[in-house]
Amino acid sequence: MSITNEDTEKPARKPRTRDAEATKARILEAAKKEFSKNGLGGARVDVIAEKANANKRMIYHYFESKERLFQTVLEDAYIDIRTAEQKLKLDDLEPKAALAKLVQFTWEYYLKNPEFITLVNSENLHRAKHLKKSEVIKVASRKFVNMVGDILERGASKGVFRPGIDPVQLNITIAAIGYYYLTNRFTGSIIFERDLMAKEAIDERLQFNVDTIMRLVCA
Amino acid sequence: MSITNEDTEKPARKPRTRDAEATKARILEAAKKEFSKNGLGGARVDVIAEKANANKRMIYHYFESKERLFQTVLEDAYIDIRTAEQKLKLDDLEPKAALAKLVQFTWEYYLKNPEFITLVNSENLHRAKHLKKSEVIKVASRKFVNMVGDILERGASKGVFRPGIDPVQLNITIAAIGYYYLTNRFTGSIIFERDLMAKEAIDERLQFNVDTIMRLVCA
DNA sequence: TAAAGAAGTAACTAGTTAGTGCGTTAAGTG
DNA sequence: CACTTAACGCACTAACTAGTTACTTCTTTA
Repeated sequence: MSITNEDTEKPARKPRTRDAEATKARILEAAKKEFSKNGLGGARVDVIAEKANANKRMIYHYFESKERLFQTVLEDAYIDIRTAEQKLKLDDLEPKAALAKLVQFTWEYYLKNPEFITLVNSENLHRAKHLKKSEVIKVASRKFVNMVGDILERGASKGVFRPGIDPVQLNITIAAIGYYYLTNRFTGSIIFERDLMAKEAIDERLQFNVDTIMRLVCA
Repeated sequence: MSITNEDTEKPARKPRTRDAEATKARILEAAKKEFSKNGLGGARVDVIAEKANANKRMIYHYFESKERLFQTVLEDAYIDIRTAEQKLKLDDLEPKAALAKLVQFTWEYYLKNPEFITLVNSENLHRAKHLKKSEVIKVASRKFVNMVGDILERGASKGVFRPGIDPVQLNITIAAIGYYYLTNRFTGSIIFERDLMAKEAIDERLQFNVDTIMRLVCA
């Protein structure tokens, strides 16, 4: 009998090839889920460690504290959506088509990434104290607002959009009509006595939202 | 020397006239603040007791558990806004004026009662498990949706509104454009590099929202 | 005024929770 | 193959937290 365990017995033993990047990534993914499910205050570090199939000690080794881990998760989430928006290449489209595409993208991004919404909610509960520290996000956001501003200007000079629309107000509105529907889907389904997450309901809402934005901007 | 303490010494001693209703009310008020500030998970029962100037035991005496206390706070919040909406007497107004007034009311209610938004967010984080149990809220909400439905019908038959607008979609949109702006005011102020809570910004947003809804419904 | 019930309090418990100290083991380097 | 570095893991702690036990004090009413 050798000292090292035989293959068949003790299935819990894992030789675990060492990979810092992979472990970090697993922790971040698990943290995103746990934070979005329970908020910063409600999330449990032990649960994150378990979900990530990592030791809790590793979390503190790589991320220093629960709050710093949250900050990293949040930054990653913002960078992800801003990157995806840039990839839309809205500048290549006609103004109306560009805006419609943006509304649709925003809606579908929220649908596919429900953690994003909950993370942002949690961050606002804490008065954006973590986001304040992040410079990368400010730069990425500036680009995004300018992009929508350009679309509005192009549309206005072509005569298809009303002139003088504030890109910030428009951006907020585009986000709002999707975000609110989804973040409040649980209370909403009760208040309105309708399953807001049924396939048809979701499709209907997207159509309604595109329509809302078009009526808002068109001349 | 009498056994009971003299007036001037021992200032911490409070005879505290007994008043169950007043104590309950103080606990509810303190709980609303604490829950809205920190969420259900982040709120501390000891803090609520202290803020309410009550003993923690009283919380469990009157409200059974932290969760039941949260449920009561949430119910009260919903009943408050639904009651206020009914008092608007929108049926007495012209359709356009009625809708504009509703948009304005919703905005101002959220502004004056920031706890409402945070409580609803917290409840959605918990998948509306507390709201599900409340029958009063369902009844009050039904009334509200019907009210908006009536306004839309009156407007359509007068020819000022487009026909066929879904009152639920409209309700959600009216709430969304105010709610999102305010719940995300902290991250929003960073992302958009603008103080979203400045007096002018708030006035501007209300105008934008009234405009958005008018363009959406008008024929 | 005595008895009963309700309001109120302090101190405690049992279970969690973020964060650490310290030892172990794998992998890269000379 | 030694040796060093970094990944990894166990077991602990100090502080906290929802909920409770057992008690005192006030108020009402028969």
